[in-house]
Amino acid sequence: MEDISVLFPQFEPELLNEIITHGVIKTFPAGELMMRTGQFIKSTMLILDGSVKIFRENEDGGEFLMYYLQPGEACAISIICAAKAEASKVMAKTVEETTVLMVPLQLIDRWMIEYKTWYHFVLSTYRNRFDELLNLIDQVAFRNMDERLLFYLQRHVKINNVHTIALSHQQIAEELNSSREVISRLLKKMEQRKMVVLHRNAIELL
Amino acid sequence: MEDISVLFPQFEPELLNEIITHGVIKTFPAGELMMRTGQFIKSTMLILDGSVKIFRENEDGGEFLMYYLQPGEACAISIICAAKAEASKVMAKTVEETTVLMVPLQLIDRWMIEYKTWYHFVLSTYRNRFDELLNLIDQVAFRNMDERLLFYLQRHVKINNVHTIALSHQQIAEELNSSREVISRLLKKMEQRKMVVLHRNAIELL
DNA sequence: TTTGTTTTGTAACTATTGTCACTATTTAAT
DNA sequence: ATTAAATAGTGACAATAGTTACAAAACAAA
Repeated sequence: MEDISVLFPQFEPELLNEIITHGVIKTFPAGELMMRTGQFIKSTMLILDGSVKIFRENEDGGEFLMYYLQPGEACAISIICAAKAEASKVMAKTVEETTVLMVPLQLIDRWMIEYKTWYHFVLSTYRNRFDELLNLIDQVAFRNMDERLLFYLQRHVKINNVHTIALSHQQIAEELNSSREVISRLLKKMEQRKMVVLHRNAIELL
Repeated sequence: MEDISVLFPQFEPELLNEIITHGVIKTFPAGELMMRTGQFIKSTMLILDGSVKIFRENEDGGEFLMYYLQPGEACAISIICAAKAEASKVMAKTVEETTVLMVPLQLIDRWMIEYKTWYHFVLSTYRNRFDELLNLIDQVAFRNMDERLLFYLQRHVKINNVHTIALSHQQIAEELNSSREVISRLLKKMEQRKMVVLHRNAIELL
């Protein structure tokens, strides 16, 4: 439990106590669907360990990436939907084994009033996700696939703190809402320009 | 002033009093830039009359449409940025002559705690704008230009409550981040399919 | 009316992305 | 070891969108 105060150092002790008392810790295996489109949300989640992918599904089941949630972050969508008891418009899936703290929705509201640090945390969660969506809109509206791919790879190495991306071309294509052949083609071009080295299920970013 | 209670019927009388006491009413002429990228925001705006276009500017000055703000709505971006004293990432411009109520940022925070109706109003503002961004992402990520154009025209007639769209092809192209020729081409096809009737500076949606 | 400006139409071409078809590799399973 | 499945490479072609270039029409102002 002491890791909660490390992950959320900004929370005052009383709030941490409430979180420990009322929050339910749950661990999901890798690749588990945590939230699906149309599902009603009864609680929000604070990520304690692992990471969660937030995406929209297209007609063919492709998982168009929106953003990742990391430890110390909360799901803005679930806060928004929970507050209104509304259906989710996106899907959430664990990338690796992920531990979350589930907070029932009625507490979200009460804490907003009682704890200034919670209030600021929720607002900054909104702001950060809003920013991510703005960046995503920039990408899909203004950038070509080669730029989007490079951006995607760079973000992946940054977030996962690796220099080799362990994904197939197919997976990348789905997250960018493109097709496998296109991604293979662009990656080959990047390899010729010495930007990456390609292996099976692995891309080294130089 | 009595129109404020009509536009915001959900606010309790004490809040309406505060708004009338501390809010500053300001009227902008049509086409005025109210907020630019990188600008720091010191207050938020409630729209009383008219309408405001929220957009991102591309390299060539094209105004890529994000959404419109209508009377009774507030600018989520300005609330978010104001709360953090951060720079705006989008631009706002009046579509027609527009009257807004400016609320200094320190009141936004205080009212969140003191007035439940304000708290719910701000949260629902976040939620609605989040939804708009999700829809926009769907459009640019999954839809071709012909579908986006149709959607754009339909939204325009709905929001403005007209059946004729008084815009040039050039303006539409900029808002969809496309080019004039492409829009002309697609509109001609729509005309051949009896979906629209084209005039100079006017498109009738059937 | 004449002139100039704005708006629209359109053909031809290019660039980008998506699709199809097939092959080659690599890895996993029996 | 042989077979099957997953992954990757690639050429040919189609579809969509962006660009260039120019003409025609509509409108405004002198």
